[in-house]
Amino acid sequence: MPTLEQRINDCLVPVFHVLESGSDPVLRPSEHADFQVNGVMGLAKRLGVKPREVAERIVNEVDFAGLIETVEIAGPGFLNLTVSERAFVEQLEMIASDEHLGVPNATAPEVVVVDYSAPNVAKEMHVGHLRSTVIGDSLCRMLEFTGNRVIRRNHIGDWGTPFGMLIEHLIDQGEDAAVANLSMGDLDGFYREARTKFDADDVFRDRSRQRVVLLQGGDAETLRLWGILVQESIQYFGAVYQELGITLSEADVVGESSYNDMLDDVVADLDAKGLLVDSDGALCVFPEGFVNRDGEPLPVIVRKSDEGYGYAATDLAAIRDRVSNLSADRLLYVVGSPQAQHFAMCFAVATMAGWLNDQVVAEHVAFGNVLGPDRKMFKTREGGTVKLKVLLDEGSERARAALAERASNDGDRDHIAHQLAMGAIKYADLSTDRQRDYVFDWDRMLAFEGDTGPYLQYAHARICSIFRRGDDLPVGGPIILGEPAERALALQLTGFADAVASALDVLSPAKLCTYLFELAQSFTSFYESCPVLKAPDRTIMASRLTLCRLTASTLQVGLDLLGIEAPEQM
RNA sequence: GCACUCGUAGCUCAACGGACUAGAGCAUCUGACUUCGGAUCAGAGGGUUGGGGGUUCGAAUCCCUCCGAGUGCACCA
Repeated sequence: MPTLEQRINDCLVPVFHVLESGSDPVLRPSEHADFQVNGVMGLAKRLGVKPREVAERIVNEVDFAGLIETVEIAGPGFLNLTVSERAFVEQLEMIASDEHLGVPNATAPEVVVVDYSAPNVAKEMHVGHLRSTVIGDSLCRMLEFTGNRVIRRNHIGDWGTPFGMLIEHLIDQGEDAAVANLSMGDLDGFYREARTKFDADDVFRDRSRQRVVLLQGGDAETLRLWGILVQESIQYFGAVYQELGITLSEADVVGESSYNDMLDDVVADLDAKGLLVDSDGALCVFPEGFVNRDGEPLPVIVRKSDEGYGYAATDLAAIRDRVSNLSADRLLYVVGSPQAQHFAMCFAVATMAGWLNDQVVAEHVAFGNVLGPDRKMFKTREGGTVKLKVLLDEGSERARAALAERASNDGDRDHIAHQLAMGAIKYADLSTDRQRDYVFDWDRMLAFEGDTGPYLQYAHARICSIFRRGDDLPVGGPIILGEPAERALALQLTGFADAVASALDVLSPAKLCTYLFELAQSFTSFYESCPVLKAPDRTIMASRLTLCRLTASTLQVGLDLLGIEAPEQM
């Protein structure tokens, strides 16, 4: 189903193309009207004609098929368009009858592999994993909602030298005791103890090193012990995902170790393509355009001089696997911006190898840091990392306290507090542009005022309460947009599909956040000035109820795309 | 040193090369119906968009340069 904006654009395009083939009307939402056309000036310049003349010609020739009420030429050559009531009503009826609320499926659906979250085995999930997890999950939801096939990949850190000491520590503790420890979620404690012994105890250090050799050599007993660590950690991650409402499941966990068997093939493939260079014993690829401090070419080290493999090899194997075995059209990596160069280089190598090309693309969906109140990396008062679990629990606790202040003795308060807290945390994260750092501030995100998750949830809950309060409510009937606030709400409601599209276009849920906030604002304005249950007559009441219902659905679906729940009461 | 990201109101953030007043939210101030849930709404003040050049009919946006912050730059991930 085309959006209103698309339909209007479709009316303009033929006229623009008569004047210059391929030209774009540059139709945009406007402060001066419902939409404005910005493309006239550029076109006029290229044609060497006065903008106003071009504007007049377009106005005379365009057929808006009843979508547009008035067209005005303004300023140097803008066209200000006012949408007709009939067009709004038609569009709203289409949206209301569509379970996707008018959001069209992608014209060319893709297989998209989204790599996100990626915590480390035997390490606590901390605030540093929050953004990847929350942003990645929202992107998955939006991609699926628009008809793409999404394959989630949780690339957990389950391999490498630290596992020598972790396994030895597991042996020292005894399996049962260790499992009991780990299942309580005290992953950091376990890791710290192992580390302390490793640093202090020579014998333990030697054992750890030998254990790494056994692990890499595929020793069955060592692998069994390793598997315990991995399994316990995955269980724990799952619990955190559940609390936070993340759609990752155990089936999506494909850790670093999963690629071990493919690493030799990666080397062989790159070698066959003549890309490998021996540099001080390491097998490297030197993609163009990357230099080190001294201006010398910078390598991607595929195999280390000790014949071991590093993370670059794993990431290359993952690209190759996702392209050839998963038939991906698109690879997304929701990973912090410090990894930008690493991914740029891996993608460059993968392109040299022919794994990536015009049809199969990889993108690093980079994001900034979560900062503390001091504008530095968010840490605990003691300077340690902030455990995600602790953070989530604190949020629920704070939300519960805030709810208690507002009385209402709901038995469901704990549940609602949890929904509010998760919504607040996620919205605060998602509503800031990915690339920027953002300051984690409980008071702001849970203030329940302004541009926050709870404000959107509140708007939704208020609408639900209208339907709870009224009895014998009229259903159906024509939509009437008599009041300016009704019209403004209608305009906003018709923009949902465009908002989803633009969020996906730049892979930034923040765009959808902005849209939903504006929708909530349009709704509350409408709600103040247009009585629903006390409407002048049943016809207007029915029309307003339809607007309410559609707003509630849009908020609910929109929030769901952000991974945020929309409770009916709060 | 080189590369990437960022710099917009007191604070947190928008703005897809477009318009007469660069928008919101928080905070501040002023109002509003003894409320279809006030966790609200209406309004006010608050800005040489880090500085300086340039391209353009038009620049927060593009280019150059300088300043500031963060990050990365060979066998850790």
